[in-house]
Amino acid sequence: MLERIPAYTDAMLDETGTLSDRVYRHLADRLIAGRFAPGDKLSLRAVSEALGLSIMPVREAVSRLAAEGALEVAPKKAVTVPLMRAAQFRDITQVRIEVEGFAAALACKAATSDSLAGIEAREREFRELSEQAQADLAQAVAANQAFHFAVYRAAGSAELLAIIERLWLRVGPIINLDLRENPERLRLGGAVQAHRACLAAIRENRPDAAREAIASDIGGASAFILSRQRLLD
Amino acid sequence: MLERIPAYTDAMLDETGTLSDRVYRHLADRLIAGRFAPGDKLSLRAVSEALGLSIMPVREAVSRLAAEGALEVAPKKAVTVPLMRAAQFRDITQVRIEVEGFAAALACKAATSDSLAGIEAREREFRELSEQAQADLAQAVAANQAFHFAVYRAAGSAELLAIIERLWLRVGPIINLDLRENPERLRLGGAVQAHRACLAAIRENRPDAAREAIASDIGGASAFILSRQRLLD
DNA sequence: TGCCGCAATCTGTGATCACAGTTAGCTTCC
DNA sequence: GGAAGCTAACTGTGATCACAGATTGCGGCA
Repeated sequence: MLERIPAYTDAMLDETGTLSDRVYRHLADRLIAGRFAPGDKLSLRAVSEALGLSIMPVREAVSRLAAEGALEVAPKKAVTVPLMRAAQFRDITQVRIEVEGFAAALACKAATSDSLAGIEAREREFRELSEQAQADLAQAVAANQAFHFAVYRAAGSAELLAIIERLWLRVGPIINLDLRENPERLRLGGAVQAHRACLAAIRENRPDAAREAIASDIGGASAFILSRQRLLD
Repeated sequence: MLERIPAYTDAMLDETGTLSDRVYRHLADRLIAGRFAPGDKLSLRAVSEALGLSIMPVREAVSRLAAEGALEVAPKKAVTVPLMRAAQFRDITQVRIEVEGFAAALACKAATSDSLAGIEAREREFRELSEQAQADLAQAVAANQAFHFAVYRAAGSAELLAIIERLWLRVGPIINLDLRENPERLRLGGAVQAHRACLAAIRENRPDAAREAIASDIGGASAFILSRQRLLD
């Protein structure tokens, strides 16, 4: 049974590409934004009905997401959002620190004035959101994502960006689950500080500092999530 | 029209998992091993007929490979093995150096006596093959791949391994095309030397040296390929 | 009242058909 | 002899149907 039907009831905004592509982007966006929780079950038929299509495009989209590890599909069983073990989360965190840190370092050299302005704007938005007394968590998650991807896009490497998107597809559900249950963490300001340091490093063209700032951002959030013991093992 | 039908005529060895999974592994293995050249066209129907199945499992497999960038599928046009521009190849090379270098560094700390023995065996096999007067190129490519993945597997990170496999899926066709047309490069021994240095670094637990060795191996091969100007742009 | 087992309903998988857009080869005309 | 245009065969896309295994909840038994 589809446990989160409401997530599907809104229409797909995107209207370009094949139906499969649209369903893929629809589901991928929701995964990255943390609209699904680990363990959630989907059904091809339920999704296709909610979207007003046959199950074919949904099958292809789910198949792609499964290939990327963003969904799990066991033969004859319901498609699920993967649960993650603590060891796996530590593994993915170490990879994120290396890869996203590298992207931040690249961004120092490759950033244009345009992309720098974009990074600055995203930094400000996230900072202002987390300074609010009653912060909108969903908005904060989106703003955090926007800042990180502004940096990674500034690195100018399509390959790197694709790898990072795949990583976020996997951690999206966990990060969001954490933030939803621990809103106070936003107010501690670890992320704000790391973002500020990253921005400064890019401005001043100090690749090692940028790498370090992203590493501390990712490491801090991961340590917090692991300390909460909500993961398996 | 299927241009390389012979590639499909042999049966699929693997008999576990769904048909889609088997077709996926079948095609992925062939891509990594360089059995396809950039620009090759496939047809869902031709592949499915050669494999004795309906087109459904092939569709899903191709769809997954397309999601990983290993195949390109434009609506209503034949599926193709992607052509790569020089800029794109440079980009992917820089990412490979960072990611595969990181894996080699990790392997220093994580290698067990078993995995080290495996790496040594693969190093020897590749060295002996490239010392032969009339080396079998296909075998040399396979041996090179075996050495690299022995190292990466020793790093003990499933996440990293998945990312690297995806990268090889993309560069497989290009690397092999290069080696097929320039057999003399094998005899120059750049790869053999890099492999030896990498093995020594892992033995002596020197992560930076291991990273450096892999970087020089990848960088050397890429520089050679780029100098040959067989890529677009 | 609690547990076991069966049956209805769910799941993804695979095959087949219809369709529209693309490609390529052949014919025809210059 | 060569080029332009048309047609026939090919392409992936999407829908629908059949099937076998998994799940779940209801009913009966202890």
